[in-house]
Amino acid sequence: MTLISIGRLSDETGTKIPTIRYYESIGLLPEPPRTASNRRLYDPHAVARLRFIRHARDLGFEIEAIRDFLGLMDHPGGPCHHAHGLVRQHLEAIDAKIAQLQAMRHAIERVSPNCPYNRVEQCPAIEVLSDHALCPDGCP
Amino acid sequence: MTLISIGRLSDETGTKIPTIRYYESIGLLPEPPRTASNRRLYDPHAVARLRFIRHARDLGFEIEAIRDFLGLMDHPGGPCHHAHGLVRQHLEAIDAKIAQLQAMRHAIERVSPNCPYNRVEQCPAIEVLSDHALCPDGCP
DNA sequence: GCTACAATCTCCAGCGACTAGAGGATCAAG
DNA sequence: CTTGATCCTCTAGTCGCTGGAGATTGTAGC
Repeated sequence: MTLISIGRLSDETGTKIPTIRYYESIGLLPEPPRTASNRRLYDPHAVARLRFIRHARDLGFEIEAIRDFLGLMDHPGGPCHHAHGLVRQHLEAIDAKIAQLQAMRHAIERVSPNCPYNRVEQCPAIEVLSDHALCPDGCP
Repeated sequence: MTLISIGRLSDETGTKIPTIRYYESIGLLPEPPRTASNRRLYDPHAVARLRFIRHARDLGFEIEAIRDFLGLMDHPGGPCHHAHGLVRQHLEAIDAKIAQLQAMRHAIERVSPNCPYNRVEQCPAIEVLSDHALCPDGCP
């Protein structure tokens, strides 16, 4: 069982050191054992857990959702309906975000990249932002 | 020239009142005139400016970018190269976000919506989050 | 006029998810 | 034995809002 320092954990998971300590402070990562000189020591299980957290964060899950996942994983005999619900909800949220971004893209795309004018008053880049009719979805 | 209250401005633009005051505090909206009893009064120009701000925020522009846009619009005779640069940069950022979300979606999609198991230990929803090989792009 | 109640004012504190810095202790290498 | 990297705790800052406390004002009904 190889124990590693916080710096090593940081390198291996691509997580900044303060972020690791932050996850510990909010209870996502358990308090690790320490050396005689008070330095944190992490085992492979902690590495996996942090990697899971980072992966889920990269996928856009919120901390509280991840806390739920970790809670489920800490009770491996239990039912997993809740996990499915979380994932499904998140998929829907992702689809909504993608749709919104694509609408955005189309709205912004209308801006001619080669503006024939050179003055702000006639600039389509400013216009597309000002023109209410070009809103992707119904804005107030 | 119809002057409206902050509540009215809030309703017309779909912006919460504290948000309007926040925009004023950071200098995005100018300090409006007040009634004798110190209440803010907004003219149609302020409504348009706030709508512009909200629209740009909905499109994902950061406050500082919006400040730039507004600065450009306040000098309507000047050149607009900068506005184009901002919009182009933003388009690139949107494309990157869309790509990332789609990668996410594919990763999460692998989770079977009808899990044949009913226990967390065999649940593919948990697995897809744990399995490092399913990462959308090279994670550490 | 009086009483409710809604709207507004200022100021301050908090959210999420980190990130950065100060100031001090400890480790590993030369 | 010194140097520099790494670690510790603690505090405060980031962004873009959001909400509450407590005081004042505007409006409507009686």
